[in-house]
Amino acid sequence: VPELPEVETIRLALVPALVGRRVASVRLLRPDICTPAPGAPCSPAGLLRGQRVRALDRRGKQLAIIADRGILLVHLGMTGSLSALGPGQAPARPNHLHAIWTLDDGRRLVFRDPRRFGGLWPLPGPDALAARWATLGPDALRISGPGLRARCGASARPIKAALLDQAVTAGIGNIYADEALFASGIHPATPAASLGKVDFLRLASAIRATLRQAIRRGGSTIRDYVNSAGQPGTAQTRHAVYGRSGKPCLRCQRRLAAIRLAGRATVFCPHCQPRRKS
DNA sequence: AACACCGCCTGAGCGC
DNA sequence: TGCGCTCAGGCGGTGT
Repeated sequence: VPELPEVETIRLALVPALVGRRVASVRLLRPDICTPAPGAPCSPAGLLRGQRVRALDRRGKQLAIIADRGILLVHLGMTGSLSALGPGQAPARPNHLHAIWTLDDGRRLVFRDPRRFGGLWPLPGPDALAARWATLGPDALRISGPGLRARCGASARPIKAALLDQAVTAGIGNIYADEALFASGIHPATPAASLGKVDFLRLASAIRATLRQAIRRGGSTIRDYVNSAGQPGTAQTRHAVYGRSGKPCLRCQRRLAAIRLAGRATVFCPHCQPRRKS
């Protein structure tokens, strides 16, 4: 469930704990969650041991821990979390811990992921990171109407499928796709190519506003997402459609409908997001 | 080439 | 109370 707002919330919280610190030691408890790259294997060195953290960067849902001589790319997948623990502080949940970094100030960074859809990708440096991120579309926090249109405006796919495609724009998952489509009054099954310039402007602006607002609320806690300090977010209390199938639309009070689209549960308001011709 | 679909994986929630 | 089933979905791989 961590989408862009949850990953950005984690990034913002980890910056003060990690940047400037040196990684004293690393334990990789489940080697299979780590995917080695040439020049940066899943060795302690590849996992940043002995290196000083310089910055935390993000593109879409991917988080990059940038150190002196290497970069560690982190995907949280469905259930991943990354938490900073004080010296001697025990993790809130001790199971499914896959990697633990001990920093030079005694604090620890813990990667936990019950379902293991997430993982770690050690990279040798900025060029390798740029190459990976070149496969992603623009970050959804900064997507523009023309930018979105350029990347999917000729496609026959349902607009929701396009929004979930990280090569179109990076960072949107099932929750915020439904929320942004509701906010812009667009039926999720609308073929992307049948949307006009103005629709794309409205949609891109709804995406940015929806994501920004969720970041302000610390992200959405749906199942077990917590930020890096172990705190849940509150954005889920503001969802207009996600998880509200059959409940009244917050705008028109009619029943919200549920369909399956691109293999995902999809909730929308048939009245506020009418299907259009052509 | 573009797009649909499967399978990975665990825990929550449900019906009986 | 407990069991077994379904569902949740990001993403890489495979099929059409």
